[in-house]
Amino acid sequence: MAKAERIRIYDVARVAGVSVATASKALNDTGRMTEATRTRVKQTAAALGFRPNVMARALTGQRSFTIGLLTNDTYGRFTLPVMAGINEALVDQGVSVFLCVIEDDAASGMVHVDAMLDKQVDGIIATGKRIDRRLPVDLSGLPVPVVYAFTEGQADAVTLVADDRQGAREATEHLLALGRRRLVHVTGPDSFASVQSRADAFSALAGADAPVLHGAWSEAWGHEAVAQLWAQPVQPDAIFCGNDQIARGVVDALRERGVDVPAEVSVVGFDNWEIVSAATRPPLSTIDMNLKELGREAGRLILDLAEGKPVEPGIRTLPCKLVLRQSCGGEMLAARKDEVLQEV
Amino acid sequence: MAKAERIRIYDVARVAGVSVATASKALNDTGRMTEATRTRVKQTAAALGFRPNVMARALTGQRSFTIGLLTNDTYGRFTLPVMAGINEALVDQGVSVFLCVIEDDAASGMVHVDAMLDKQVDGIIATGKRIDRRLPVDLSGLPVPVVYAFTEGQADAVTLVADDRQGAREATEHLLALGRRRLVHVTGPDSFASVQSRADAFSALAGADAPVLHGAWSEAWGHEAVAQLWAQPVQPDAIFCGNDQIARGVVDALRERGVDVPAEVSVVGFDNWEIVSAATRPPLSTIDMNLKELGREAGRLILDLAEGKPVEPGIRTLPCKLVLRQSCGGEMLAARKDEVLQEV
DNA sequence: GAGTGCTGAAAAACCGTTTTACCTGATGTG
DNA sequence: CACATCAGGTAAAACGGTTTTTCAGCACTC
Repeated sequence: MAKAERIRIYDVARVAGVSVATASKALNDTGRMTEATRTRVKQTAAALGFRPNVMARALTGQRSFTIGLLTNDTYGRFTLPVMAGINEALVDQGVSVFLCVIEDDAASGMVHVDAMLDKQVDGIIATGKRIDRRLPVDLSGLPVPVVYAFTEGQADAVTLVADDRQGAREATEHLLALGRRRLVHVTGPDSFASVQSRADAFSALAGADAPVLHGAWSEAWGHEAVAQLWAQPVQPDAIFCGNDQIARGVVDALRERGVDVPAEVSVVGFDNWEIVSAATRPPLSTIDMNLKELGREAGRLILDLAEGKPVEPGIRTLPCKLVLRQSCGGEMLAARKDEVLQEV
Repeated sequence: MAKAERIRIYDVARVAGVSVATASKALNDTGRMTEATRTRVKQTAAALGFRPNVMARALTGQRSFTIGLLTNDTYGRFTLPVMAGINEALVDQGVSVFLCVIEDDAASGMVHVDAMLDKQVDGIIATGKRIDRRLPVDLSGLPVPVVYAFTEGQADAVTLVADDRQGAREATEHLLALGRRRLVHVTGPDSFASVQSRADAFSALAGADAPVLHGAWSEAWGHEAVAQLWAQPVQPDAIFCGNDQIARGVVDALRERGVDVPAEVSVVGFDNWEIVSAATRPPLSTIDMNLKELGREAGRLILDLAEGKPVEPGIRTLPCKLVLRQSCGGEMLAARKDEVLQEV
């Protein structure tokens, strides 16, 4: 299985009967030569199973065909799907990804960034646990391009995030389309910009008087929120939650109170973390942030930047999509959503 | 912040007043020279902030200071802690890690392995979702060393796994020490070797007639198992579960039946997946597999192999540890565990 | 005093590509 | 026909290190 000797471009050139320079140009589609020569070289290269030595190629000042992915998301909840997307976008281009999981202190961050720069990465993609929790390391003024995915960077940086507004709108519209009218939004700390965006979008549709409750990103807060809501004289008939963990807490709390989900109350989560959303009883309808697609896009962007193509800075959003399971009821209505919305 | 020009070894040599050859040898602690010269060169290098170009260094046929981590664990449940450990062990050595998340088909696996070999990795660490689910790609006969972490490789390979027997023993002993006598083990499919190891260890302590129930690795199976057990005339007073998801299902099912955990029944999980174990009510006592330490060890091993140091092949196990929360009750007893065991 | 052995350091070769500058015919051109 | 132009291709110089070889100087021997 293991090749005894690696074939160099020198071998290809010799077999094809040309010089190394010609071989190099033929394989990289540069320079001038007969089309016949070019294809002949390419064919011999393929026949010999030639794979260029990436180190040597990188040495000539070109690119290293390597990018770095920096994250502080230790459990990989967000990073791994993003990573999968990046890889998907880059593997055909022969680009590999260094993953660095950093702790929440600037020193360790710098060590890893330096290590990446030593390795001559063509670019760095920064991602994190959740938007707004900035990475504890300054990536401005680096000699390589940077793309922020799911984490905010400097104002003039290239940033990719899920469209929180649109996601919240999808959820709220769906609940309204189901005929629900007493909506509540139970979400995370309002220090997060994404929380504010979602709350805005929710209020715009559900009405300014529809309650928005802030707490921790945990199941416990879901329980707590239900306790608060059911202490009121009038209870909601639909709850849109800031993430799936809160949603699971809410659903569990409702079941314990004997409130039927989805018959009496519809619940929609956010994140589509399958390990949570699929295990909830009933399984959660939730907003999927398309992290893999976000990763793909980040990969494409960093590649463009590395190649020197112009990319205009700024925040670009990717649409979320509503994944229907059973916690909001009326899956059948999904198709009718648009027309129903007309009435609303 | 960004250095305008990168300093090369040439600059160090010029400033230190020696030749590049001498500079190289001084920095790598090779060759012969006055100790004075050596330290002088090292000091100038440090003063100038010299970082050797890894590509150039790798080109001379040495090492690339890069290793590959191959996994098919899309959600990163196991991979990311392992990864963090690997990184921790290697970052001081200037070694970086390529992460490749592969799909469950051999073709995509080969593409990524080839990509790693192209990048001249010094070694590959293979890890997966759960032991026994082999990676869908053949890593034997590769031109670089391979270490399997948490996944089985060939018989003559270097493999690192958590000590399932010892972990199961810890759990079972603790339940016995609490005074429980009607133990049950609810676990995953018996096609997994780790499931068998744990079941063996459990049976050896709890008695051959203590039931072992196999099912899926899901919360749903936990519910189902409780339903089966509580249909019997005599119910268990302690349940040891194969993973935290099953354990959570069990705890939820017991609460719904009005069975008090931990007063009436003690429950212990496996994995210490905090997102599950900490959110369960009451929080799960569970077996932690020390994945980070496992990663550190894997990093050390692959480094030794890459440097040509002899490493004897075979499976080496790392101990698990019991993490006490509230689902088994009697945390106070933990200290007395050993003496109580004397009686058993 | 020529040969020998040893030391510290410089010079040169090499790693496998890409890139630049140059060369050689063939072709158009006034 | 002398000359510029150009297509097709080659030799050589990078790239930034490491490794091998060479070399000058010095002390020691016989």
